[in-house]
Amino acid sequence: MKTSQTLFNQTKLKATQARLEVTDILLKNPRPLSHQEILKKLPQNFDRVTLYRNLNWLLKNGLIHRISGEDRARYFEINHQFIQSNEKYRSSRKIAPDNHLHAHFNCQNCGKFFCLDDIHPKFKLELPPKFIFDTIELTVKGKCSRCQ
Amino acid sequence: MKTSQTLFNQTKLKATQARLEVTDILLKNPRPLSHQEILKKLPQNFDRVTLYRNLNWLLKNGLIHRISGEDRARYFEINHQFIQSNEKYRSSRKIAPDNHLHAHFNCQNCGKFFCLDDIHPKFKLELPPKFIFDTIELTVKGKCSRCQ
DNA sequence: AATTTAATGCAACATTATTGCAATAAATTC
DNA sequence: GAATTTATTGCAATAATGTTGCATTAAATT
Ligand SMILES: [Mn+2]
Ligand SMILES: [Mn+2]
Ligand SMILES: [Zn+2]
Ligand SMILES: [Zn+2]
Repeated sequence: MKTSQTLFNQTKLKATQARLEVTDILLKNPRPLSHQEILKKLPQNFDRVTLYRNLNWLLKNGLIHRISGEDRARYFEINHQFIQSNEKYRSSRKIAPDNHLHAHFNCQNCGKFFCLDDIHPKFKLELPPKFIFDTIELTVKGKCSRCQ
Repeated sequence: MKTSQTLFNQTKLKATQARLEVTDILLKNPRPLSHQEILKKLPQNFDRVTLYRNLNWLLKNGLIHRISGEDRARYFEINHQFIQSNEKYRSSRKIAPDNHLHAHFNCQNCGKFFCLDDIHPKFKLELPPKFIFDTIELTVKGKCSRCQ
């Protein structure tokens, strides 16, 4: 398991204690986590606004993804392009965007997200004129195994 | 254009003034609308909590869909199965669920949703053991034509 | 007509997230 | 290395969206 320090070293992005702590948590977790879930895993005194700001910074710099849950909370997941970053990325300041085209499952009861890594839908993407594409989000909704 | 009264008459669901007004707005609009957008289109004195409650009632009874936007608001769209309801549905109390498998575009700037009626992705849906499927949401994100 | 059930209106509350600003910490310049 | 500039943090206040409690009104049932 790579540490977040190792990964930051492969980029020109500046690491701070808070960024490393937050990124480490996302690296260790196989599913997207909410702000609340992340905060619980951080040291007791970690400020919640600092966490919001760090998540926004990580998002802006492409190290993580953000998805919106049915429960109005946002869930954060490591950008797997970042984990696999190599020479190609070390030379640039920004992390390359993860096309992120695997699906997620969102439990309508507990709100948790789960990665459905094997689901990669295929379709022709034609947008209306002058619409600009950024990303795709495919979410399957229902109840997770613990919530029936 | 069918009126909401006509559509309610085709079911056993009880119509009230508020339900008819809200449903009429959603029928007239080709894209999902937020609570705020709907409220603006209703008479000045329409209570915002009553709107929340009516949207929840319409959702529970399957007349509308709800999708979560990047902006943390929820957007509501008529269930097209309801519009096309016929004998098959008149006999049941509940509206048949819309599989709702067309995609939506969500503008990252203004938050608006647009229907991408022609996008119907195909993929094999295999969930982890004991997970219960309900619906699918496919959202393309980016900027709409007005927001560049 | 009396009773029960459902819907409404308003205030209070809940949750998630952002903003303002002073205090610290880190980086840069001299 | 001291001084200056820039970036980050911590805490309080504020914003946006949505739900709950409860008394009132309306509608349906007996
Ligand atoms: Mn994932
Ligand atoms: Mn639609
Ligand atoms: Zn669950
Ligand atoms: Zn837009």
